[in-house]
Amino acid sequence: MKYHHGNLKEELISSACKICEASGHDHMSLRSIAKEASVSQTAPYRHFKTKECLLAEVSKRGFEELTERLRAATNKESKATAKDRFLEMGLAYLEFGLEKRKTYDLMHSPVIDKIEFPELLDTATGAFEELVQILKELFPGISEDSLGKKCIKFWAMMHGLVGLLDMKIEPETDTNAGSAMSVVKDDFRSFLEESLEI
Amino acid sequence: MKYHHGNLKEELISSACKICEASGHDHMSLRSIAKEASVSQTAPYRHFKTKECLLAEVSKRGFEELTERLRAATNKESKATAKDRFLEMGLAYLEFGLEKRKTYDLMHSPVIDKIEFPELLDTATGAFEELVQILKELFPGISEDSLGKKCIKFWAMMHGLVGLLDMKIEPETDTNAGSAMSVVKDDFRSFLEESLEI
DNA sequence: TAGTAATGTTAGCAGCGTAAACATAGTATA
DNA sequence: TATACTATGTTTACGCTGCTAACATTACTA
Repeated sequence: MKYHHGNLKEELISSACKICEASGHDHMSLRSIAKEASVSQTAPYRHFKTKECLLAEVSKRGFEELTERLRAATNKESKATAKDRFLEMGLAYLEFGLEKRKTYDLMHSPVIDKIEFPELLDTATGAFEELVQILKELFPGISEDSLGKKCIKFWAMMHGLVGLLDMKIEPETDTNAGSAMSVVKDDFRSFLEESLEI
Repeated sequence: MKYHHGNLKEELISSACKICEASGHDHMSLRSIAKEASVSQTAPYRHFKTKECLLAEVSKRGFEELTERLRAATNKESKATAKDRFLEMGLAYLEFGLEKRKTYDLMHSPVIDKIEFPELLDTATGAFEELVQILKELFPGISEDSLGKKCIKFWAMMHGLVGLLDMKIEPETDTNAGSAMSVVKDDFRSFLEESLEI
């Protein structure tokens, strides 16, 4: 057992990622992360000024993975149409949100003030940029203003959907909105497609 | 100073609401709430089984206020058109989310598992029902299925917008998406209107 | 009026984030 | 190569947290 670990910072981050996705960010303690990495409770302080800094790193990894997934979905090499690739992107976003739900929560949690972590903000913006690009393709010649609005509209919708679909609110009304939710879940592609046109 | 308070439960909830909106739900301790109500640290346990139960109550109050605001905005007594009342509702939602931001966060935070608090889920669903009703008016004769999808779409968009507008992510891209965000903020009404048609 | 339930307080537990002091190992310089 | 310095680990300790148990006081009810 070496005194100096060698790559503790990275290991702490990946331990944190693991614990976050397993238990959620509010059940994750610095101590448990240190334990997971087989290191003393205060060792993380040699690499992260505060717990929030470590969480910010976990969040950043999340945005990086999200960006990658979105990029892969809209890959230009693919011979699919721009519209199809847009739909794939929506699907990829939704899948990420539902699959890595706890990490997704951390990424959007107010416990990490993005203003204090400009690098994190950049990474998050990078994911958004994927949407901008595909919509630009989808609506060639669109004005910057309209493009911006469209981007925000779809981003908001996808973000909102992740929250709703995971039953943070699962409305069951007399109008069957609840079961409509399942329809969306099962057939998100056609749902998104409609949104493009309606 | 009476030993028995008389209305401690209510006072604890309103103290909690106050502290929540002032500091955010992850900076709010049972002890500080008890102090605010001038009562011993463990007194809350006579009225709430756990801290989460108290937070659920705060969340519920939030959904009640939201529902009220939405109902007021879409008030049928008003002589405005259904479309105008729909737009007013969107505005009211956004205003609530930005005005009571910290409470809004609690309401959507995963720290409160809505499955464990069916009453809270009902209250949340009540707010959603306001949207269902106005969209029903706006699209008379619409199929239940389409109605459900429309509801989810707009609810998701509004929920997503609150998150985005409050700079949890404030994208600044080369396409001016960032400044488009301000446009939306300043002119949400026309933004929503466009969403109805496009 | 006596007994019991409801509602308050006090004391104390383990877990938390964090700071300070100390120990060890790797690195640069003489 | 010897010595200083820096980086990175550990130990200890502090105040705060949610929560439980034991006890005190008041209100209700038979």
